[in-house]
Amino acid sequence: MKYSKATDYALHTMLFLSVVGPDKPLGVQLLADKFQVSPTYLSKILTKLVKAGMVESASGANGGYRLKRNWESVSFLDIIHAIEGTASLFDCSLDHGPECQVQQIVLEAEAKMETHLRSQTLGELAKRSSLLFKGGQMSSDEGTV
Amino acid sequence: MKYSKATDYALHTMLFLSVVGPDKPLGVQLLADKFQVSPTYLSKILTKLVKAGMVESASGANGGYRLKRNWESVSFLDIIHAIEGTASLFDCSLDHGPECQVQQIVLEAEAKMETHLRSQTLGELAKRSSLLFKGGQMSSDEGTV
DNA sequence: ATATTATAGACTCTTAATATCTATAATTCA
DNA sequence: TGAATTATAGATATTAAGAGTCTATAATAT
Repeated sequence: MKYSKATDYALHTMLFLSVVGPDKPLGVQLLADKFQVSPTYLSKILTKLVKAGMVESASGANGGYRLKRNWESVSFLDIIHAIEGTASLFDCSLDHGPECQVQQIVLEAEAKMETHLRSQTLGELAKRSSLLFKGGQMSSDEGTV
Repeated sequence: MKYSKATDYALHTMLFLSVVGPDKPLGVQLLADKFQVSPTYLSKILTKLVKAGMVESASGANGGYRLKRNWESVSFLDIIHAIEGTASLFDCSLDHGPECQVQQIVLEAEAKMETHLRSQTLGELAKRSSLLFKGGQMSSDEGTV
C-alpha cells in the first residue's frame, strides 16, 4: 500500500504555490522543470487540483496556476483526497454484515491518520516556515519544498 | 491506496483462529470454505503468517494451522506487516534531502495509524468478545469474524 | 493573427495483485 | 510399508491500476 506519485507531486506543488503566494500564476512548464516531471503528466494533476477548488487556472500568455483565496485552510488531507479520491483504505470482502470488526478497527486507524493530515494546513505550514526563516534556521536551499 | 485482499483474509483468518484457540489445528480447506476463497490462494497467505512466526503449521492428517503461544500479543499491525511488508506509505520522489517536509508529515500521520493498529491485539479482542458474550450482547452469528 | 497556456481524450507501458495449477515434501494411520 | 491427508513452492496466467506520452482543442493576452 502506497500513496501514488501523483499525490507526491500534488503535495509538493501545493506547498510550492503557497511559498510563491497567490498573486503570481505559474505555468505548468515551470513547475514541471522544478519537480523534474513531464509537463503533460503534471497537467493532469493540476487539473484535479483545479476541479477540487483549491487552485485557479488561466489560459493564455501570463496564465498558469495560482492558489485560490481559501488556500490557507487547505489541508494535506484535502490535497490527498483530491488526487486519490475519498474511498477508505479497507473494504471487507467478506459478506458478513456492516458491523465487521476488522473493518471497524482499520477504519479507526485510518481516522487517526486523517486527523493528523487534516491538521496540517498550508496556512500553518507557511506560518511555521516563516518563523523558521525569521529565526535564521532556514536551510540553504530555501526553494525546496 | 488500499489494503490488499490478502491482508483482509489474513486479518479475518487470525481473528478466527483466535476464536477457535491454539489447541485445534484447522486445515486450509476449512478456512477457505469459511471465507469463500480458493484454498491455494489462502495457502500463500497462511504461509506468510507462518514465516512471520504467528502461526504454526503441521502437514499430514490432523495437520493444519494453529496460533503460536504468543498469539495474544499479536497485533493488527503485526498481521498487516506480515502480508504487506513494512515499507512506509510514502517515498518522496524528489531529490531534495532526507528532511523533506512532505515526507515527514505523511510519516507522522502513518505513525498515528500504526499506533492504533498496534494497540489492537488478538488478546484484547478476545477479551472484549468474551465480555460481550457474558453480557449476552453477542449477535446471532457468533461465528462471524 | 499569433503565440502562449490550459484541458481533454486516446493510447501505451509497466507493475503489482489476484488467482490457478501442478509437483513435492511431511505426516498420520491402517 | 503404503495410502491418504495436508502444507509448501514454483510456474504461469489474468486483471487492474498507476505512470507516462501524444495530439487535438479551447481560451486568452499582446
